[in-house]
Parts: sequence; structure tokens; C-alpha cells
Amino acid sequence: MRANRKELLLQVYDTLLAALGPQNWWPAQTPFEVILGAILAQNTAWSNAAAAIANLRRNGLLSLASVCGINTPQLEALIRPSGFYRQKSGKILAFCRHLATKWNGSLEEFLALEMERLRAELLSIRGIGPETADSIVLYAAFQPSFVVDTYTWRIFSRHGWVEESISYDDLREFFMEAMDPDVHLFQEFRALLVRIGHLYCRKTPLCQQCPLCVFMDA
DNA sequence: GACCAGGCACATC
DNA sequence: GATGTGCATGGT
Repeated sequence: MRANRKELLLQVYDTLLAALGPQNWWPAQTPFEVILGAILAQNTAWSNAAAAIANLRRNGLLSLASVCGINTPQLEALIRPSGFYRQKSGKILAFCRHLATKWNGSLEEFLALEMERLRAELLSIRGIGPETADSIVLYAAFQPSFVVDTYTWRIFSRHGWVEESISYDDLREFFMEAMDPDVHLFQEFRALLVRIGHLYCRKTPLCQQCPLCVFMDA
């Protein structure tokens, strides 16, 4: 069963990679920038999160120390394009405070934690849920935690590969039990799923024209 | 003008 | 444990 699952996953991955090419995620220059992006992109089009990041960059606010020194209204104004800006400013400041108090401001040491401990501590911070935590683990800490998102769920349930009612953690396990813990593979796979979902997998049940529908269900 | 986007916390049953 | 709701901007 697990061997079949591994075959399926690798076939999906190969199909997407062949059709779309490498995505080279995450579009950020530092781990801290990845973390800001992960929070700002919550339930938001990436272009909007990118506009907020650009505002922060213009104001020299892409470092932990600089964000710690800012006040809430200033931060809210800068990240406004990303939407949910009141919530997100609180989340960003909560993360920075956590790092300052528990890790003496050392993001490097924090991200070097053993993977499941890092994930658990991230989840304990207000505003960081499972997807954001896994994104940080995978793209900022470079540790192999598979990131599940709405596209992953949509694509895999619509093709009948998982139950529609599957939980986040179970869907994450679905990938991690079957695949080797390969950071680059996990990074590309997740990016490819978002890309194909963005291109084809909207409201309709199955598009029947994207590479996955054509090659996997042929 | 409706719908959607790289979620999460909280209330309620 | 499952389901519903508020949060908010910007593109299609």
C-alpha cells in the first residue's frame, strides 16, 4: 500500500515537474523574510503579500531587530496591502517577541531545533497554524516537513487519492510516510502543487485538461 | 459586484 | 470533533 502510494506521489511529482518546470521556491532572500512572507501570505494572493514585503524592504524592516523596534500602527500601515493587516501585525510582533524572550533574538538557534520540536514550538505561537509552521520549517529552517495547503487537499481529494474529510495532519502524514525526507523534493513538490492549483484547480470538480487530469486519470 | 487568494483563532453545538 | 464566523486587501 505504501509502495503504491510512493509510486503515485512520485508520478504526480514527475508529471508536474515535466509540465511546469522547477518553481524554485521560496522567493525570499533570508529565513526571516520567509517567515514574514509565510504570515503575510495567509489566505491571501501572493502578489498582495509581496506588496507588503516590498513596503517593509523599502523601510529597512526585514530584520528581526528592526521589526522589534516598530510600533503597531506603523507596521499595520506597511503591511496593509496583504489584507487582515490588524491580525497579521499582531502575529508578526508575537513571533518577534517570542524569539526575543525565549531565544535571545537568535533565529539561527531556534531554526536549528530538531524538526518536530521546532514545529511544535512554532505552533505554540499565536497566529502560526500548521501550514505556516510547516512552511517555516521547510523554507526557512530547510528541514523536511511537508507543507499541506488548500490546493494539496483539493487536488488529492478530487482525484480520489485521499478522503475529502482528511485532516491537515493526516494529509501531511500521507506524504511524509511514503516519501524520503528530502528538503528539495518537498520544497518543489509543494510549489508545483500550488502552481498547478493556481492555474487549473479552482471551483470546478476536476478540470480534465491540466497535466494531472490528462496523464494521471487517462 | 461576486468570487477568490500559498489560514488562523475562537465560539458554539 | 465538526462546523460556522470574522478578519481585509487587491486582482479577475
